Amino acid sequence: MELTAPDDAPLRADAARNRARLLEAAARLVEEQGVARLTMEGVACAAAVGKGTVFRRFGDRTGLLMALLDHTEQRFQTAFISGPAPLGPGASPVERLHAFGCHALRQTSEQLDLYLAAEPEATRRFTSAPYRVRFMHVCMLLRQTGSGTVTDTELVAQTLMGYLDPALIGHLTRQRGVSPERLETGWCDLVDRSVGPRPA
Amino acid sequence: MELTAPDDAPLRADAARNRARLLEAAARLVEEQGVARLTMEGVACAAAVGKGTVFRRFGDRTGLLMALLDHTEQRFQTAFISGPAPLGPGASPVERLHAFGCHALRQTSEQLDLYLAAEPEATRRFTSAPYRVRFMHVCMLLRQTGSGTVTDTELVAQTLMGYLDPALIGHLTRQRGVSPERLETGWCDLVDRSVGPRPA
DNA sequence: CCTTTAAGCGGACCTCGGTCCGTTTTGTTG
DNA sequence: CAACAAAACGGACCGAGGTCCGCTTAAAGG
Repeated sequence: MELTAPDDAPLRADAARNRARLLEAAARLVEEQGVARLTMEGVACAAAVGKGTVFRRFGDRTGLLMALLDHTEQRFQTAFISGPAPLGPGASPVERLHAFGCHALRQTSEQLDLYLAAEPEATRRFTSAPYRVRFMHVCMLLRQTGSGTVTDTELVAQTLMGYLDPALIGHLTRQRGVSPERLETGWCDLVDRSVGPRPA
Repeated sequence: MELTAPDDAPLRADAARNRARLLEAAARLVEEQGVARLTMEGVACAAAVGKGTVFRRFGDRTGLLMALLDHTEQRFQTAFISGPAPLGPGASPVERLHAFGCHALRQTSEQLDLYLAAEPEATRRFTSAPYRVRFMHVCMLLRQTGSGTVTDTELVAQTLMGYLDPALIGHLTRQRGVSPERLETGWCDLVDRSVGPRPA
C-alpha cells in the first residue's frame, strides 16, 4: 500500500504512468457521476488498465479515494506546518488551533462526499497517514499552550479531532441544518474549554 | 427495517419464530468464530432459513448486529432513564453525565468487537435508534445543568458522544494501550469542562 | 546489445452483501 | 370451512470489492 506506508522506492516508468492515468480517470468519473457510482472496475476500464493494477497501486477503494484527496491534504499540511500565521507558526497555539479547525471544517465541507467516501473502516480511521499528521499537530499545539491545565493531551486531541470527523460534519450540516458559522463557533468554544483552566 | 423504525405491528407467528432462531444462530456463530467470520448466508443456513428472510427481518448486516446488541442497549437505556441514581434520576445532571459515560465506556469495551462491527456506514452513524436515544439523553442532561454556560447544547452533546465512539475506544485501548481508568478520567474531565463556565 | 530478474500487469475467479420475484403460509372474513 | 389478501419465504441472481497467478516488460549489469 501507499498512503499507510509511503514507498520511498520510485515507481517504474509504466507504473507511474498508470498511476497518473488512474487518478485522472477516477477524478473525472467522480466529477461526472458522483463518488457513489465509482467502481474500481470502472476506473480501471476508463484508464485502459487491468483491475488488478488499481488494487496493486492503491490497496483498496478507500486508498484510491484517499489518493484523490492527497493533494488537498498535502497543501493543508504544509499550510499548518510551515505556512503563514495564524495557521502556521507565528500565532499563539490557541489561535493556531482555532485556525486549524476552521480550515479543516471548510475543507471537509467543500469536498464532503469525497471525504465521507474516503473514510476507512472503523478500525483504520485513526491510523491513516493524514489523520495521524493532523492528530500529531493538534497534540503539539495543545502542549505548546503551556498552561499545565491540559491533563491528558492525547485524549483531548482525540476529542478535538472527533469534532472534525467528516461523518459528523455531514450529519450536522446536511441532516440537522447547522450553519458553517455555528460549526466554527462551536469549534472555537471547544478549543477554549479544552485549553482553559480546569473548572472546579 | 426494524431498529430504525420499530414496527409496532406484531410479527406473524412464523416470522417471530424465524427471527428468534436467526438471533440465536447469529449469537452462537459470533461466539464460536468471532464476528468477523459471520456471513449472512451462514446465519441463514445455521438457522435453517432462506437468505432473503434474514435481510427481510434485519435489513442488512449492520441491522442484524445491532439486533444482537439490542438487549444490552435496552437495559442501558432503562437504567439511565428510570433506573437508580447516579445513572438514573436522583443525582445531579453532572453526576449523571459522569455515570453515563463511564457505563457506556465499560459496556462498549466489554463487547468491543460487536460494537465495532455494528457501526453503520458514515452517513447512518448518527441516525440509528440507539444512538439517538443516547444523544437525546445527553442533551437533556446538559440542559438540566441549568448553568447557561453551555452555549450550543447539540454541538456539545455530539462532542461528548464522539468520545464514546466504539472505534475511538477500540483504538485507544488496543492500539495505544490506554487504560480504562484513564479513559474514564478523561470522560469526566471532558464533561466538567463542557458544563463549566466558559473560560476567558 | 543480450540476459536476467523483479516489478508490474491483467483479467479470470471468488466471496459476500443485497435484490427480486414466483411460491407458500398465515390469519381473517363471510 | 372456504376463499382471499397480506405477509413471509427462499434461493437464484447480480454487482462490486478483492485475490491469484501466469505472462509481460522495464531497467540494471555484463
